[in-house]
Amino acid sequence: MFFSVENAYIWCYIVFTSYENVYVEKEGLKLSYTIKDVAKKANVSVATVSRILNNLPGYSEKTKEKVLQVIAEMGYQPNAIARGLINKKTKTLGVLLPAVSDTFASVVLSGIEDMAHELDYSVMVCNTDKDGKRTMKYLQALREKQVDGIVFVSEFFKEEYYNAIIAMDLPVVLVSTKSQYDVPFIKVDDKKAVFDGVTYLLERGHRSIGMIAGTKGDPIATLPRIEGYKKALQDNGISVDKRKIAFGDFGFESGITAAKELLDHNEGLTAIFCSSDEMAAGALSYLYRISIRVPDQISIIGYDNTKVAEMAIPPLTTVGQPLYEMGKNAVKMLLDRETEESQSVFMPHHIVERETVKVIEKEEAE
Amino acid sequence: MFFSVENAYIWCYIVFTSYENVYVEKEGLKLSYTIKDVAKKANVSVATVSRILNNLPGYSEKTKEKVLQVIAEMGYQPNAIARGLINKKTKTLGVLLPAVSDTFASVVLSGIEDMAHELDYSVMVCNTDKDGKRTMKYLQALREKQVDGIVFVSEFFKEEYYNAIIAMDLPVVLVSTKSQYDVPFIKVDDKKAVFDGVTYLLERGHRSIGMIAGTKGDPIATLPRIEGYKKALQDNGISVDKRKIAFGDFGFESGITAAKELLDHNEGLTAIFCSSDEMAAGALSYLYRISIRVPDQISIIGYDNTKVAEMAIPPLTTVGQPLYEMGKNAVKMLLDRETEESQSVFMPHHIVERETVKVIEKEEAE
DNA sequence: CAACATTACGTAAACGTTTACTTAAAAAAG
DNA sequence: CTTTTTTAAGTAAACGTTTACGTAATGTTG
Repeated sequence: MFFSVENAYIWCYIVFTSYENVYVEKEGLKLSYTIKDVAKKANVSVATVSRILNNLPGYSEKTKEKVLQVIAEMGYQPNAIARGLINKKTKTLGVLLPAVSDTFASVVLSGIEDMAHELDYSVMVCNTDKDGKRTMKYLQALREKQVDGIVFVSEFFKEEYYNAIIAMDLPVVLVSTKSQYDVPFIKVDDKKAVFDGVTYLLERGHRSIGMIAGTKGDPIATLPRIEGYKKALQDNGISVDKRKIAFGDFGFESGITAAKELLDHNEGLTAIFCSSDEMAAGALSYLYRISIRVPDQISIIGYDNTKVAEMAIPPLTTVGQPLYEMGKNAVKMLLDRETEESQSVFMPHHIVERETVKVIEKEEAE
Repeated sequence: MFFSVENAYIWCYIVFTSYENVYVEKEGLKLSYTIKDVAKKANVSVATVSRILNNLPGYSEKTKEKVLQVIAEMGYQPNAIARGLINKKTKTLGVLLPAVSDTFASVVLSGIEDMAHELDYSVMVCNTDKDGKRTMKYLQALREKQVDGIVFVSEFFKEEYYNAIIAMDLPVVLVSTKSQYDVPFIKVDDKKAVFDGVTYLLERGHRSIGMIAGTKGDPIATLPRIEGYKKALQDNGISVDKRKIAFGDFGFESGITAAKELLDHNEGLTAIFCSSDEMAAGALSYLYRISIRVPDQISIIGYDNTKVAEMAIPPLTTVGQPLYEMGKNAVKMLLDRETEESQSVFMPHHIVERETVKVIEKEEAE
């Protein structure tokens, strides 16, 4: 078989258009384009495209426009993985927190998330509630995934964790917890906060005040708070009675149990300070069940100022922590290069007055 | 200056040991090793190390042991970013949900998170609450970060989102929402669920039942539920009265407002069906404020069975959704290659009886 | 207009893996 | 003891970017 020159030309042409068609078809199907595709289609080098994308100098306005147009046409999106590989920044943060589903942690998380996205970071959540083993596993996953920083919420910061994080050479900030190591934290001054809370009660005439504390022995969220409680009493010349302190685990159920314990072992309690809103809700629930009216017969004050305080019946007076802001600030701190060395911060607490504290008249108190 | 051969030898030796020292020092300092470092130290090629790491065949037991030992010594951890670049899997999922800080979403998230980590995936959370713009921004970020799948929780799934996700060719599953498009979802049968809920009320003698529905016009979480409410009434020969339906936004505050509205516009209501536990809590709160006793004077039933139902006073009877399981199953579905085409699932709901529904005696009802 | 500075690019190496292909050695088969 | 098969490795390309370096072309200066 023979082709004339014209035929050959035509044949070539056909192949060419056919190739074009394949290309066009592929465009329709192709899952995601690379910078190379863009470069080719715009007749420039990948370097130029990259420069335009990162607006570095080195191209004319004309080429910029053209490239941008091609990008828009193709719907090209850069691959953050490739980017991360080369410049060793993934623009993502790891968050370790106990029980995402509890109100406290989820408000903090929400603050973290908001600030992170504001600064163009993503956040990976790791729910550590179960056990320490899991935390270590998470830490490892976060390391492998090359997160740029870690915020560690509200759990006890074990030596093991510290070592792991040091080993991965990552910035970390603690929220609502702290540690013996030199790791920046952001939290409320617990001792002062409960001091203020029980002082608030004392100022309103209460003299027999119980406390539902957190997990027994917890050096972060229990011991300092008990100190605050004791100090407030002592400053007012009231002796501390061990039986007036019950322990819970910050959860609702434990609030019920602890309230019962307190009431069973003490006569004439007029107020209870609870180390979390959830436990306060538990106390409220127990008191409702045994028909003790709040605040008429007993006053209750909570801690945290989460939504459960708002929703409680009656609405719960509580010592508020700025949880959302703590989350926000935590990522700000984390990302602030300046802050690389420490600079922990105590956030202000404040009492939010609702309807569970009654002021006791002098006579009534006698 | 001249060196004898011996001198030269000695000099070389010194350099050599010195180099060794530098190397050792660097080991102490070095932030993270690569597979190359491991290979070099173990006297094998990177390929071998890689094979061992991924336990592919192609090495002797001896070398395996040696390499593993070197890895342990150096504390080497693979870089998931590099890994992700080449095999196009990041082992991370994106989760889009409204308001992480609300109980509903956070329980779902908790389920997602648990299952994801069980299957060695990480999850990136994106809090979409504010507006649609934000959702699109997240979608883009997730794409750039090359997540392997997306779970979309509880929000209306706009066409825009659908297109974006199709364009990125990612598996997606909807939780507690669905869409006109062919996207697999996992949710409760809302119509049936509230049908059962108000039927439960009817069976207990209630005849004048109000409803606090969700956001007006919401085709997912409001309209079908209203239908369920209507059907239950109609099946019992009770006519539907528009004034007995109030709308909220699923939040606590709106429950207060809606309850007030209902009570103001209706006489003799004996029960209210609420489209979320939070709104039920709002209703409870309002009723408490105006001294209407629950369930003696009015019965309340909620929806979701979140922790707020447990903590309510009195403990809230509610139509429970298996939120945690829904989260878990969502990621299972997402990761199941089989499921690639659809296969949506309706999860079972069930009524959890607590203390806010009273059974009305015949006489009393008249 | 020569000398130089600047601009607008392109080339290619690097980031840390995986994996197809190759090769030498060992084991099995004849 | 060959020949063939299997095993245990190594080499190098690829993934999609960024960026140091090089080089023409253009602009500026004297």
